[in-house]
Amino acid sequence: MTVKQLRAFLAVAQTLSFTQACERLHLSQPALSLAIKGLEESLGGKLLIRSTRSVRLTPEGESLLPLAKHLLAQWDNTEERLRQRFTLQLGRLSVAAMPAFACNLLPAALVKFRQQYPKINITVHDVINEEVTEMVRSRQVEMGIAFSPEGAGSLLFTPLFEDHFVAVVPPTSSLNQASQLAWSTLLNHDFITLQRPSMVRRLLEQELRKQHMELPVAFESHQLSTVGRMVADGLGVSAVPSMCIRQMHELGARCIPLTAPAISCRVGILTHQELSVAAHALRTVLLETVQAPSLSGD
Amino acid sequence: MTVKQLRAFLAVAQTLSFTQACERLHLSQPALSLAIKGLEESLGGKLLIRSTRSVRLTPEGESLLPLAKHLLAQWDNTEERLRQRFTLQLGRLSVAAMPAFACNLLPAALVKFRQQYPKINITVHDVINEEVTEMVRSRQVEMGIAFSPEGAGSLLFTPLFEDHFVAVVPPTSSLNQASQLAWSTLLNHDFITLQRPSMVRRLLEQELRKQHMELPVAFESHQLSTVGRMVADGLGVSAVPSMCIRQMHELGARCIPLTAPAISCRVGILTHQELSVAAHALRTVLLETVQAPSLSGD
DNA sequence: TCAATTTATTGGTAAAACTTATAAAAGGCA
DNA sequence: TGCCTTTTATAAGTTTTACCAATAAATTGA
Repeated sequence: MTVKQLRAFLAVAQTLSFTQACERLHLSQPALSLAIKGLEESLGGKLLIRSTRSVRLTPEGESLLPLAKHLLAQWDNTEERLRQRFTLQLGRLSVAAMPAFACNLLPAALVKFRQQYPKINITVHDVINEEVTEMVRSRQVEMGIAFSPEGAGSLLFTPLFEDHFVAVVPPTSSLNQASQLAWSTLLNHDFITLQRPSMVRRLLEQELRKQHMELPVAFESHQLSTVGRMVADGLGVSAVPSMCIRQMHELGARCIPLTAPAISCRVGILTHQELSVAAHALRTVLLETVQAPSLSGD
Repeated sequence: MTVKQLRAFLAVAQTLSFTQACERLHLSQPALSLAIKGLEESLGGKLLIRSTRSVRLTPEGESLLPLAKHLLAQWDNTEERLRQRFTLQLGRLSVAAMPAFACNLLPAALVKFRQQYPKINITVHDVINEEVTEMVRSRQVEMGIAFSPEGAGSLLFTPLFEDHFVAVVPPTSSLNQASQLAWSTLLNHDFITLQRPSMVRRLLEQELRKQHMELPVAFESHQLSTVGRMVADGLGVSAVPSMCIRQMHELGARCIPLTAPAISCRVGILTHQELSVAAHALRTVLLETVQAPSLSGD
């Protein structure tokens, strides 16, 4: 039994005429006769009683009719859904992103993606850096955005941009006047930082230890926005990746480039090797969005 | 997308190896490669990532896998069920029969049928003659057993046998001694008959009226068995089709051939022109069973 | 770098599916 | 009843497809 044969049967059963069914199937009449004959032979009995004047269904044909309808509907549906996935007319995509990226650069990229592919459903998991890697690895999400991992294993890391830390200072602070700051200056003030196991925190401590410096931690929080607000309110200073600058400004804090040393880290896309068409498209959009000059870390 | 292609995909997806899938499909490796390629082209994207060392599914392939499984399972199931219907390994059949036949000759035929085709489910509708015709006409049942209808319309009537009426008399009656009876003799006694609209009743009245005779009705009942028992208990006499002889005997009444006139009627099978394989088989069994000498009306 | 394994490609052949042309059958109508 | 029309079946020929054998290409592991 083939799909063609079943379609032929359905057309004849519904029109009760070979000639009409021919038109519907875009098939010559002999070809249709052969198709029905073949189907009947493959099933082992007559499905249609045909004379030169009338076509009717046998009881067996009658019982096949609803089954055939159902089967072909499902068949077409499956085919169509796959096609839509490939043409990005339909789909679902799960992404994990570290908070700094998720709430600063990701929204703009998603807007652009949504404009191009409005029918693709996206779930964003806003989780800490380590968990991003883990969610990609375990295939809970198809794509992650995180800092460059040391051992990526079988995962693929596509760099998006090189980010560097900037100082976050209260608008009332005297530091506010400088066009750039040295770490040694910044660390003279009470420091507000993210709690462990934040990657931003670990990166900072790791890099500063190399320079024999240490964070004078006064306050800790899990949320970047809390850190920003605390700085804005004069509780102390902080340092964040440059992609958070806009968020810090909005919270009322000021950001100033940090030097000596310039601590930077690569942010990029984590995926498995095989990518769905939708994920591939999002990756393209992310690359375009992030590499546009207006958004690259400044 | 064809069934072959989908089967090819399923085999490769499950074995994750073209070579192994080839064996399962009894197909050469190039043919399988072509099949997968064709499927991918028809759907518009890659389903499998294949290198010389490994085969894995793309996310789209992953999403097709369960759909393909389901679709092919349903496909095979439909195909198999139809085949079983044609080979009488499975099926359902509804039959209507008039009571006189249903409770006398039909059971033996069904026993024989069941022995040959134990998996065919049969529903018997034990209804009055008129309703048999109606149930066949409206396709509530596929086959009916009834008296020969006057205007069969588009229905097909296959004669089974010619039945004739026999007298039913109490075992205590003097009539009991005769080897045969004339209607005129029988009608001298209180008559017990089926209620209208029984066909047996109507046939009797119709035929007797032609001979200017009339039924001296003393008792009426809807059930043949009640009529038999009433006769057996000496309430009166009756006349029934010969196929009921055994039943009458079992109820304690005696049956004696009736002559002058010999009233007879044809009993046969009513169907539409198209017959299911199962109905055809039952018809064959009925013809064999009824025409066997031991059961033909005697 | 080589050997081994696995998929892709190529070329040729056999099968199948399709179309045109023709035949056969059955209802409608005179 | 017999012809005409309509409709399905069959036949013949052609194109297309599907398949296999042989070979190439690629990748991994030693």
